[in-house]
Amino acid sequence: MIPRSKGSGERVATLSDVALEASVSTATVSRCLNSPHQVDPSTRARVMKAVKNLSYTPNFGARIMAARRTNTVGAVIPTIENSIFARGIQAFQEELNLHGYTLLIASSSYQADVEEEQIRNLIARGAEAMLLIGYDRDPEIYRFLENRRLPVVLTWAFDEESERQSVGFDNRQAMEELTALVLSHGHRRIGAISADVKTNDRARARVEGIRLAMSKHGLNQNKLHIIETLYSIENGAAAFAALMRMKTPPTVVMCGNDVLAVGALMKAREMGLRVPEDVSITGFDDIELAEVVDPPLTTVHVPHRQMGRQAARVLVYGINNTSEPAREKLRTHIAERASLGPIPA
Amino acid sequence: MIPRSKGSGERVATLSDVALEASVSTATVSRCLNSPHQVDPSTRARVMKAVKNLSYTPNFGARIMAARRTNTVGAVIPTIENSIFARGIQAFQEELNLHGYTLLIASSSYQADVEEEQIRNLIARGAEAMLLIGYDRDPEIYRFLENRRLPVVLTWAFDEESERQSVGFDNRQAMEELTALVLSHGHRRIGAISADVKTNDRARARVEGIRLAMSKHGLNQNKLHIIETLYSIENGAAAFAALMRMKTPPTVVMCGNDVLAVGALMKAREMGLRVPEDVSITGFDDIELAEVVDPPLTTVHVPHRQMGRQAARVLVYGINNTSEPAREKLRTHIAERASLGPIPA
DNA sequence: GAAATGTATGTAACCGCTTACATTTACTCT
DNA sequence: AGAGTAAATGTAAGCGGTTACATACATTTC
Repeated sequence: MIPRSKGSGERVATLSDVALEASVSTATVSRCLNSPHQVDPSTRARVMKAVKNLSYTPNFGARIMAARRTNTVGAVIPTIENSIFARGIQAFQEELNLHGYTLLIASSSYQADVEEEQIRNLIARGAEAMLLIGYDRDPEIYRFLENRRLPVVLTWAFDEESERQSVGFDNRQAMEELTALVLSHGHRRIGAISADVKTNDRARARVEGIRLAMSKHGLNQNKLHIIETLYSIENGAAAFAALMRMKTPPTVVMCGNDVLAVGALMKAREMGLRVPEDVSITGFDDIELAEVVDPPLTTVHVPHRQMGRQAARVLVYGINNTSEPAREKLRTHIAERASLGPIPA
Repeated sequence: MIPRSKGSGERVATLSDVALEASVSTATVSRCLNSPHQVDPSTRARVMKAVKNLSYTPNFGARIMAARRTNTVGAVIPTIENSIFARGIQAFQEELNLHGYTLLIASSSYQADVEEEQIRNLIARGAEAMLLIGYDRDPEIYRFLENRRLPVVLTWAFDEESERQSVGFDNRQAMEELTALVLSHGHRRIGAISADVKTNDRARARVEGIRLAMSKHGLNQNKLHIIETLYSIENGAAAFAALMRMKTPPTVVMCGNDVLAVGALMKAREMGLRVPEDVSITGFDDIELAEVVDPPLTTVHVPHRQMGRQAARVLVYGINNTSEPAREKLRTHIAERASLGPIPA
């Protein structure tokens, strides 16, 4: 025998319990809940009272099965702990709500296998479309998604070469621009702190951007020292310390994102180094933190809200088959603030 | 006719498609997925191949209905945009995963009606237990939750008076302690920036804490000026500016949380006020931000990770009926840093 | 060698809901 | 008054899984 409930042998009210209590059929109850105008006001009142009395809530599982649509969209993001994705996802959510969709979020902790599991999980829960971060993932997953004919939008990156639906920005180009600015300040010895470039396409593109700008300036790549680490303030601090301990330390430390940059900034303060007089520091993302720290960070501003909103639209249209696949490249710009200065005398 | 799929009239693979492809019954496929040891290795291999070929993923809706359990826990938090809840929820999630549960998160934007909707939403999606923030909510919701016999844990607050399951801390007492410290620095004119006290029990308790400390010191409450606003850096900045524009501005501004405090700090910088020489500022929560800003914030340290972990355990035990209702009061302590100093000469 | 036991698989009922279609009821129109 | 139409409600067939129970077959036991 299957136990009917968690606790003390009592069941949770179902549609037919409500129907019984209100002396109507289950169809009428269902209509009350889903298309109230179809049912007589007095009947409706009776039904609603029964719903309330019994603390009835529809079982989504049953609903998914019967109605074949869920008005749900999924998103798998690498982390919720730091706020890199918060603003964009918030905008994504707001736009979805506007169109009557609910967002389900899962996080992958930057692990490919967890991401795959979460994608399946969200689909199993009825997600009709999916937002993912970046391009790098097992082709098997893309095949799976295509087989299920699920609209997908890739965000926080944009790859001209790829055909996939995407609303993002060119990480390489953005970082190249920032690097050009850094070079124009006279810097030649560059330190970089990046996430793992093997598994993270955004991080990889950003590092490529640095290299590209350097080679365009005819600079030797051996002037570039990169430390790879996970995104966190502590790790940023540790990596910064390691860079500054070198025999000839860099005059600027370019960080893969603002979180790392803030860590670097704190460590600089701790080491008694003035920023930017003794060493310059740059970030990427322009999250809230960037403006708040002292000195405020020179960083790449990413139009997070716009990206989130636009991604939502792409998916909603995709679900309803009302548009061609969308590929949209958003523009970033450099937020020039005090943490980047000329090289020390 | 119900459309069978989103796109081009093709369906998504189901259990029986897999069964067909592997020439077994649906029961065997189900067993392969849920209790693999029960099925012959060679059969299993055949089935798994079919699963992969067809990009099959179980339909959670159907699973929920048939199996009556979901291994899912829900959480409704006021916001995901700033990081007040991030660390605690992360720990909550990690602990749940350890026990084989999946977390579903929804956010209410600090709106009571949205919270209610999200609670129903999560339950409809199969949540077997629920984490909520604070105590204040429509008794109707509590009745609903009790009717469904759903284990609930209230967090980020602790009320001795209440019988409800809870893992939290005493907001009032914490703020009282902080205020005592503030007073010991000689401050008498206190400004406060708080969230709406009518709708937010944590905010209310914190303000009560300030008043309590003041009255214990025999201070008149008219020395206290409070501005209520939504939690955000911008709002913190604006409220701070308003306080400092008064004829006799406060010598210390106590903020309802660190986000507001950071806003205050920035505005102070902008206004050319030195912290703490010209004015002191305090926060609450001790999120990452608090240590990062300059000067670092004196604030109330909340054991977020511990709270999250413990809340998860309470729910897991509750689901399995293996424990008595749990009420756990966690201790906070004051993180004394540079933003609080003696009153200006 | 027959009975007892165990293992692998199949059959089919059921979970709670939505909705096409059927039925009933109440009006409107000629 | 009878036919025609519209509105409100009911009936019942699935949706895609899980699992109790039945069955088939292989192995062990005496």
